[in-house]
Amino acid sequence: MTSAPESALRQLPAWLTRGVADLFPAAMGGAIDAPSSASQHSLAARLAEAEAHQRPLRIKLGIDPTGAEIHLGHSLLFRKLRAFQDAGHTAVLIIGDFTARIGDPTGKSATRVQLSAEEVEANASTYLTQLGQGQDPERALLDFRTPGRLEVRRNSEWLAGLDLPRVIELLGISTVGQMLAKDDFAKRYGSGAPISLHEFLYPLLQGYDSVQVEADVELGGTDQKFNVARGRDLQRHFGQSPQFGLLLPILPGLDGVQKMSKSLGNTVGLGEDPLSMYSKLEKLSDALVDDYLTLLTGLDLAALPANPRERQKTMALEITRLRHGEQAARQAQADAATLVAGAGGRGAAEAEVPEVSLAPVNFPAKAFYLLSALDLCATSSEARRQIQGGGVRLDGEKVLDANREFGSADELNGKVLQLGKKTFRRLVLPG
RNA sequence: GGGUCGGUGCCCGAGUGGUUAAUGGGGGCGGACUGUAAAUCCGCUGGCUCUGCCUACGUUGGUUCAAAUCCAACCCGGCCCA
Repeated sequence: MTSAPESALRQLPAWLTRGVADLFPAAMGGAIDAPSSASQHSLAARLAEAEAHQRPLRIKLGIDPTGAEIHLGHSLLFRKLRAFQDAGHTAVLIIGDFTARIGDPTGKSATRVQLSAEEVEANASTYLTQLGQGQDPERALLDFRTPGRLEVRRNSEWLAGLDLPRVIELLGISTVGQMLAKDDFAKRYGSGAPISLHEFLYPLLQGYDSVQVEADVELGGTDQKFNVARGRDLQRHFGQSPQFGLLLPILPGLDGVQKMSKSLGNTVGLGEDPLSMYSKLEKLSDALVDDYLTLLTGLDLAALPANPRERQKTMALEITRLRHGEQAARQAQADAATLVAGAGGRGAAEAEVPEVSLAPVNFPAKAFYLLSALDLCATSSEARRQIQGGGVRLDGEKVLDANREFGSADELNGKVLQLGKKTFRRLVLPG
């Protein structure tokens, strides 16, 4: 006798189950002889039915454009969505341009600030760019090209015009008790932190998205279980066959403790250059390496070297490769090795270090001013501290005098400025 | 709406008229060490092309030689009551 979830997973293809944290509702194992009801309860059955009727499933993934860019923590969801696309299903990407302005209370200990429509729109367009429009289709996170494989919808399309009777209908589907059972709300309520009423609306609106796009499956992080379940409630209320929830783990950030999130500064952004992407990943905590491999690559873990350092490098290389291509990833790995090996960054002279123009610097320039003018340090005070703490090098030589003066750009042209262990910039003349 | 308690630097949290950029912890950054990291130890942690000058303790105004500390109004939040 195996448990229901296990038998459910067994009938599903490996591309679908890899890295999945939760699938609900769990299948009813024995119901296969009654397909129409089985497809209500078993994703395997619904997949089979879809194949039999040549009707692709509609896989919903909602993303709120609240941040400036997509990072690896988002990309595992897109990888799964892409896997569905590649299996012939339809990805329904919902840009939460309306919900972004409410702010998902999930995981928040405080009410989120509301964004303006302009900010949201700018973020959304960055997201779409990063997901692969206009990029090498081989490396794009989503398939934008094959007809029928992608729908991009904005939820303002149906949410902006909701009338009050409909809003009240939605509110009637859930109870205060249900809402307060949700972890984030429970914590906040328990600790006396404020909860705004509009936050209760968020899970309902997300669920209403599922109704609007008639989702068969909703992808999300494990923290989305409540919201995805609300989608099921709403779909049932509106006479639809409820979606399945396919939940993936929350990717821990580089700090190894908290979830990957821009505001915690523990992210690897998809927009990052190969060297910085590789060098961040290369030093990921050993305990997380296998999670990253499972969630962010397609590699077979059993076939990888057991040595933890080798695994780290393999993981960093593969993730960088998926984003930037084979050659750039190899180069990044080589450069990272050179920079570290070259005692205090002396190797930087040969490595491919990102260049930065000296254009923003007014000469004569003191060392601390140089760092802040080039945006390596946020403030000139911080730049002074970094220098005084011994964290700044120029072509491998420690710079210890914050007031050291450089007369002209020519004096610095071609040299490598290093901040800490991992930030390198080759200085070049403007133009 | 009424009562009450409270709003301090990235976060938590001391401080209740005067050597103050404001104790402490967390986090972050830098350094040493190591297989990168973690752990550990050390340093830094408001801003400014900085031997000095600015701006800071919810907001605004007031008292005072002097305010994060006293007063007033306002804004925001918790709790209790309605």
